[in-house]
Amino acid sequence: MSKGYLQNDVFSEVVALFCDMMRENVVLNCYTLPVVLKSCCKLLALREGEEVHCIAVKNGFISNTYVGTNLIELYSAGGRVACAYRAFTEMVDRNVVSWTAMINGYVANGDLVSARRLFDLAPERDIVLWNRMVTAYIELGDMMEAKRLFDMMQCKDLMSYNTMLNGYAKNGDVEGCERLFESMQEKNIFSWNGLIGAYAHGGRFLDVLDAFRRMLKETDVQPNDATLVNVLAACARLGVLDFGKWLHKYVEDNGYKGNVYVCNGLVDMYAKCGLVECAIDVFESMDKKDLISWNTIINALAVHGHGANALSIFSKMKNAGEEPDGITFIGILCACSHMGLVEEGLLHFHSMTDEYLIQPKIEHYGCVVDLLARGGLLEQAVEFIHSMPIKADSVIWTALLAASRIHKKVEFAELSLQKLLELDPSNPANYVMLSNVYGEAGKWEDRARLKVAMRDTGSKKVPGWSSIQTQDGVAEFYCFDERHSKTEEIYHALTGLTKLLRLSGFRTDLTELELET
DNA sequence: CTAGGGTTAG
Repeated sequence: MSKGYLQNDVFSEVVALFCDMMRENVVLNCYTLPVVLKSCCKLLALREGEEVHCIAVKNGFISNTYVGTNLIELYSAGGRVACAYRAFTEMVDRNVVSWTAMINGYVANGDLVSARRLFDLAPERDIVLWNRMVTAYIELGDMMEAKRLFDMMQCKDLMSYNTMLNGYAKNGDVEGCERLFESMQEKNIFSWNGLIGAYAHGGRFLDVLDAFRRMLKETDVQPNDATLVNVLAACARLGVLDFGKWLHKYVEDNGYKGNVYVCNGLVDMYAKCGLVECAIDVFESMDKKDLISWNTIINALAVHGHGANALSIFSKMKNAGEEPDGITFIGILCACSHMGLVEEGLLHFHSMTDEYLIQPKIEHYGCVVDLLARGGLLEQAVEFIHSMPIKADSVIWTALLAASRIHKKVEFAELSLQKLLELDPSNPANYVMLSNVYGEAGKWEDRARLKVAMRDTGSKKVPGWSSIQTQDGVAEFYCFDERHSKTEEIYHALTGLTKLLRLSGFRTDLTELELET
């Protein structure tokens, strides 16, 4: 019965069952307590764990190796390393698993020195212990020491290699990862995921897709959910809709329809590629949804101008019993600010802090500034910035600047720019924005002078870019981009569309579309 | 029938 609960992650039931056993005076054997201790450990139920510890002493199970090892894990998980160590020293029979548990305890509590001391003292070091120690250095970012230990290992297995691959990936060494990957004789799905993860981590999304294609074409290794999630995210970032659609079919043909990770990836891929309707379809087809699913669809709707829909999904989320987190409110505030619902946005911001007790982060304050400023309440936005408990960063001033431009309030634009230049005087992006503001305000001479100054100092803004699938492949583009061979036609089409919008009553600004010569 | 190691989403 306990094992059934344990396997299904319902640890509280194991504890409840054990209470029943005690009440009914069932005689314990050596298999009983390890399961209960493990459940207490998973629940971080330290007090209950201590009671089980007492029961172990009273009933003569304290010398049992499994009991001792579980006690080490329990106390380590609860941050009580000293208690864990005491349990370790009091053990009669310590085997390599007990040593690993104690070393893990030190690692988990940030004491790598003690962990390493025990590692060097351990009477037996098997492959699991070696790998664990290597992982500890990787998690600390010490790839030199990780590599040193890895090279010392006599008994490396595939998992050791994969651990190192992921270490390189996590620490941003794509080349190191590639080199090790190519040197490996045997590769499984974790190896491929390590390589793909390194590319994803490094923003090399085309390489993600290439590696995935290579895996399918040249090996018998089958992708799993982790692979698909990374590949879908790469499609989302690149805007590669056709491959994304192919993946959707692959997912359906290979039994990943019920996989929350994969479906969340699909929803985001469709949203980022512009097909909100498909994103909604996938979302609604999911019978299991988690926090990420709700957040993904809310954000998708918000950024696609379906703010009202985003808000109604938010109520559905709460009705479904899902607790919103900080990311949820980013989507909600974004939806409100894009619909001009200043009052409602502020209400949500206050419910986030007062009702859900979520500590606002700088991005939430940024959303509120955006909400107020976009709504034309520039003065209030500045007041809000001054009332914030955190110092405003460049994102916040940029939001105020953008709104100042929309509402043609040059004095607020100048304030924002002044702050931006103070925060980051060497960032050429700030001068580009200053130049744009002057341009719009008709101060063409100032603008021209600034452009010359920027050219002379050689500062060049690194543009944020987007990309989209075209018939010829993936086209990458940024704001004011003039690199495409059909630039003239593209801007002509955009100008035409903008004029059409204007005819139907939209207030638009054509100056952004004027080609600079 | 019980303890230890690798990847994934907003």
